[in-house]
Amino acid sequence: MEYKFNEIEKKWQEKWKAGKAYKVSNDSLKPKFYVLDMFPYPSGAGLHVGHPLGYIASDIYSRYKRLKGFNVLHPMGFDSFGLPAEQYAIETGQHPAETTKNNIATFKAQLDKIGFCYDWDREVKTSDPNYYRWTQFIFLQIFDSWYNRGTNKAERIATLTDIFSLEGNINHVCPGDKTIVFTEDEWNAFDYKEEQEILMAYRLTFCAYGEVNWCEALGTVLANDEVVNGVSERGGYPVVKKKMRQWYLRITDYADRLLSGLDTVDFSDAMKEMQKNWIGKSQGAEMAFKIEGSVLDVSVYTTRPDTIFGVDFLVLAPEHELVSHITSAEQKEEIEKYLTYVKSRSERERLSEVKQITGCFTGAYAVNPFDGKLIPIWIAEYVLAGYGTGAIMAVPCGDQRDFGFAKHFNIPITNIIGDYFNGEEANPTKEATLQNSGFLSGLLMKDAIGIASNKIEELGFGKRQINYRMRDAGFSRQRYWGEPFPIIWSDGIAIPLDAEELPLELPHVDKYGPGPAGEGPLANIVDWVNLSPSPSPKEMGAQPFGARGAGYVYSTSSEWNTTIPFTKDNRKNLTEAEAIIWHEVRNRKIDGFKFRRQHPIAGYIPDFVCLDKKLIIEIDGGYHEEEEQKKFDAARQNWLAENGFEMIRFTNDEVENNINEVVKKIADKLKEEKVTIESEVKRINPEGLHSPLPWRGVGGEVKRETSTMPGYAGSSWYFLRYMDPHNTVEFCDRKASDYWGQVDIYIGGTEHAVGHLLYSRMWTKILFDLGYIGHDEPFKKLVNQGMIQGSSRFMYRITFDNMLWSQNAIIPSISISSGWMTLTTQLQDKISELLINHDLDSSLTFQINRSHVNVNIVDGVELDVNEYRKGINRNRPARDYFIMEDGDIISLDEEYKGTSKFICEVETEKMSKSKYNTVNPDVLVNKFGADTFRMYEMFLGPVEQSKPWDTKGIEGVHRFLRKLWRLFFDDIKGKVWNEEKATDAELKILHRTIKKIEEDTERFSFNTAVSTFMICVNELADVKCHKKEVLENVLILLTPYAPHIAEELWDALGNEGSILDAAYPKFDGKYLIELSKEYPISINGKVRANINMSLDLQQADVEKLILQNEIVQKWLEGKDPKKIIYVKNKMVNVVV
RNA sequence: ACUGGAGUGGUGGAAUUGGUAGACACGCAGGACUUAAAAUCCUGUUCGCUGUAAGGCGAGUGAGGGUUCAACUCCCUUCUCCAGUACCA
Repeated sequence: MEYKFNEIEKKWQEKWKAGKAYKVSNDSLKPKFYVLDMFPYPSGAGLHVGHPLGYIASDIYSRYKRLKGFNVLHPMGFDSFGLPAEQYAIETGQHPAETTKNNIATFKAQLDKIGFCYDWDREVKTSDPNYYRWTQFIFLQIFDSWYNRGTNKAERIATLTDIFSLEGNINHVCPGDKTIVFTEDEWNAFDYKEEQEILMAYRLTFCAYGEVNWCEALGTVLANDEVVNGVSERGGYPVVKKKMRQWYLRITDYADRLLSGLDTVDFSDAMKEMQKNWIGKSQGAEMAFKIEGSVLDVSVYTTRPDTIFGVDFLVLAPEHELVSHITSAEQKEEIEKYLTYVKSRSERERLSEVKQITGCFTGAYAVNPFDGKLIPIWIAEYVLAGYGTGAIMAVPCGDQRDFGFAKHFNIPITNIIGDYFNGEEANPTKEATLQNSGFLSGLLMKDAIGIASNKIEELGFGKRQINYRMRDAGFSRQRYWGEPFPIIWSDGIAIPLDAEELPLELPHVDKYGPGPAGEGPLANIVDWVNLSPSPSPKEMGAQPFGARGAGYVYSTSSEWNTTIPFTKDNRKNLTEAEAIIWHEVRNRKIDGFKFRRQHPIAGYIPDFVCLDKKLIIEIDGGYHEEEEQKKFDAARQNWLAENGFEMIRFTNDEVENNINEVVKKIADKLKEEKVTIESEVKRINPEGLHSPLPWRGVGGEVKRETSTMPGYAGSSWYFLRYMDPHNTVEFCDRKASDYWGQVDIYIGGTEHAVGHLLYSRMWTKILFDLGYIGHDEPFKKLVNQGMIQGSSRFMYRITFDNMLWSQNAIIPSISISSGWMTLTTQLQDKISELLINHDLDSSLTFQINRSHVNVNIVDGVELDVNEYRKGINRNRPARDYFIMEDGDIISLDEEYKGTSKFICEVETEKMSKSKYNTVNPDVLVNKFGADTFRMYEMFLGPVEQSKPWDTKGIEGVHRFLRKLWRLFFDDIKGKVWNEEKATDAELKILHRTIKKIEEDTERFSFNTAVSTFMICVNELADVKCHKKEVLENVLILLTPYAPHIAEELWDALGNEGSILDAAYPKFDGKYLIELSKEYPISINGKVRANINMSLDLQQADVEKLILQNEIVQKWLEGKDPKKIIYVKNKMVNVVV
């Protein structure tokens, strides 16, 4: 019986599928385990061998955990929004949804062939409206949140407005604009628009102006990847920086928690380090320098206030807003020129090309607040607007970049550190004693930092400041293929859609090109963007209600219209009765219960409400007497009752004349235990509200937001959706997220080390703060897989003819890269014949170029010439020849049957279609089987390590599986396995394997696990062990790695049930006990002999034994050893 | 430039905690079986010097230095390559 892997794998894949072997339940008595892969972007190129590396590792671990008795969640999905699909659409007109669908189908088919244990019922696709509906929903929740520094968590905007109406923003500095300061009275006097603008500066997702790469010629914003050397990748048009309105995620508010959270997770130190540096927390001081002859001052941030007396100049970022105000008339032209230059430079260029020092003097001077010294103000590209205050104080003796700048522009350098500064380069030490430093002179720098900071604060020049290198995350893209924002704009105010209106689906467009003024493609769909101008509430036929006629409410939210922001007006204009009640219930006066005034609840706006108790207080005015109004009130009351709210009413008369009775009634009501469906409502929203985002608007022109969300939006929470993928009322049921909790193992590439990981950690923290989930770190443990690089193959060709050269048939005359070569002498005669039509100079030097060859037609380094011939276009005029390694010349016109070789050059590069170095896993699976492929990918090396792909070694793994097969079945004899009793020697092999495989699997050392399997099978074959007792345990160990062959042989051994659920073998140490060991004996650290000694020997016995040994005697040369070091179970070292 | 990672035979890699450097494979060389091929099996394979041989001696983990009885492993200096650097995902 032969090992027919194709049949076996097909058979079991079908059986497992039919039997739903990988179905995962949210309801199990087993302990849970969540293994997650970073889901792929389904590119058009399909899967290459680099993709499955991490997937195989996670699949092995999942299957292993399942055998160990866990309920394992191991899902897969697709990050299917993104730029490539859109670019493809621009080129071909094919709808991204269409190409994405096809690509996903290809990916899934490829993944299935490798035999992964995904529960496909849980598949998620970020571009699926049923998925992005919830991405939009979460966006809305973040939009409705602000970061409370007091409680250190995200809270609803409603809590912020409550605070503002009570105390203004005195205790809550505006994160978006520190200059915004107002009292409660001022707040209450703001109109709706002013109020919304302030709230925007507090929201966790907010709109602001930011710089983008703008390409005028293409009329569009470009990704950094699409910009190469300051011009667009497509077309080569100039690209400049341009300010545009953008959405941002206020991730800086979470900087501290993102830092401290790292202590609670199991990421590699490298990963934590990278995140820490990305966040870049630094402590320093911000201080103001007055500008000479001006009322303006410039604020700088420094981590080294101790060097204040060494400041020789200030440098502003070229984008700094002061630049235009302070530039002197003489310098204006110069500065303008410099600004134009900087505009064309990318941030990376600005930072990395430090050797090239650029800058420009503004003509203005600042005053050092301590000694009154005049300091020239420069601008330079190495200072970035986004960090700190966008201005630095330059201390050339302590900072190398400042030093270079000073030298380059001949700015005199003040030395404040004496001998520590040699005049040749800056010295950033903190150990020097300060000189020339006023009140700081004589102090050690590290001590002076605090003292200087104190002084700065004391004298009012500035204050201590913590800064982060991390910036708020840009959250909008001027693109089509992403989640549309559930936002409409009305008179400059962003109004969120209602949760029930989600998903806001992507409309179809005819063209994927940019919209007007650099907006995204969605801006081209006029009908979609423009919503009907908002009529007045009365025109809309809204039903008025409330004590005064001023209020209108618009029924629900399925149409694109808005209502007047009347809650605000009502809050400002209290009736007398309302004022009396508010006086009694505000500030938690009644038994500590919090009441809100005019707090909208899903379109209804009660006079007062206590959300904790769901108690509404209404004051009836004369308006309610009307018939129409009565009907409306009834409807309102029904809705509220259904949602667990209770309402008590008082008349104006009661309130004004008998307030004590009224208060008592309210207090009594609050004491009652209510039977409500509260728990369920709470789950949707911890505040007990159905929707905290009521419909509001201010009339005027109403338009949709036309940008879309970035790629990371959908991927910031997908791990939660897998837990409850079909839920239509919530993004994830709280029971499900409580059950699965954190991802136990997250596997993916380091390329996501900062971006994706920080964003998803932030989203998790927000959702935790808002009460949607019970954990605030998404990933318990992170494993980073290395990147599989492509191993490219090259050949050389003469530019004027299709003459292809084997690697060593050429000798580079100058150098290959410069594109010239010279013929070897033995080739000259032959070649000159072929080149007879070309004018050659006597040196026989040719221009050549190097081109990629498809790795799939190269065996190692040897090109399959006949395969290559098939791909050549036969109709072109050039003649085709191969110059082989040994100098033979072969025409490509006919099939080659000779033995000369054509050798390609090898170089490791990124794996990519354009480099012809991709290898399709399908080909390998077809040729060797999925089990071989899986084990080979693991055998290549440690998962964490990057390594070039080389297909050659796969046969060794395949041989191993066949060898394993032969332990059970012989090609000729058939069945060879038996049920005999295993010997101790055989059990020793088995248990040693169990121990090693378990350890290796636990620590993700899959490459050594594969070699352990090889050793095991080699040894079993050596002792001719064909015993079921031993073999079936080996099969279970092998199941995670090679599930198909394991299941087939398990079945052949006559076992009941699937091996997927077999019990993992228990390791028993008693088979491995050894009594003695071959000790290596080294003399002065070099191994010279081996002596077999009992393991329980003591130092003295060992010394005696050793000294008797003749080799040791020989090396001692009669002398006594200085020292004998005996490490039990390891080695012995004799020091002579 | 900054941040992080890596560098060990002809190749991928092993050496888990400072304790026999090169496990396990690929490749290569030689051999067995075969009419032949495939498949399979056996032997050898870090490099240099030396020896008919068994063996012996020396060097050796990017380079240079250090700590230690002992260093691929720890420390310092340095070189090269890979990844990320905020609109690729």
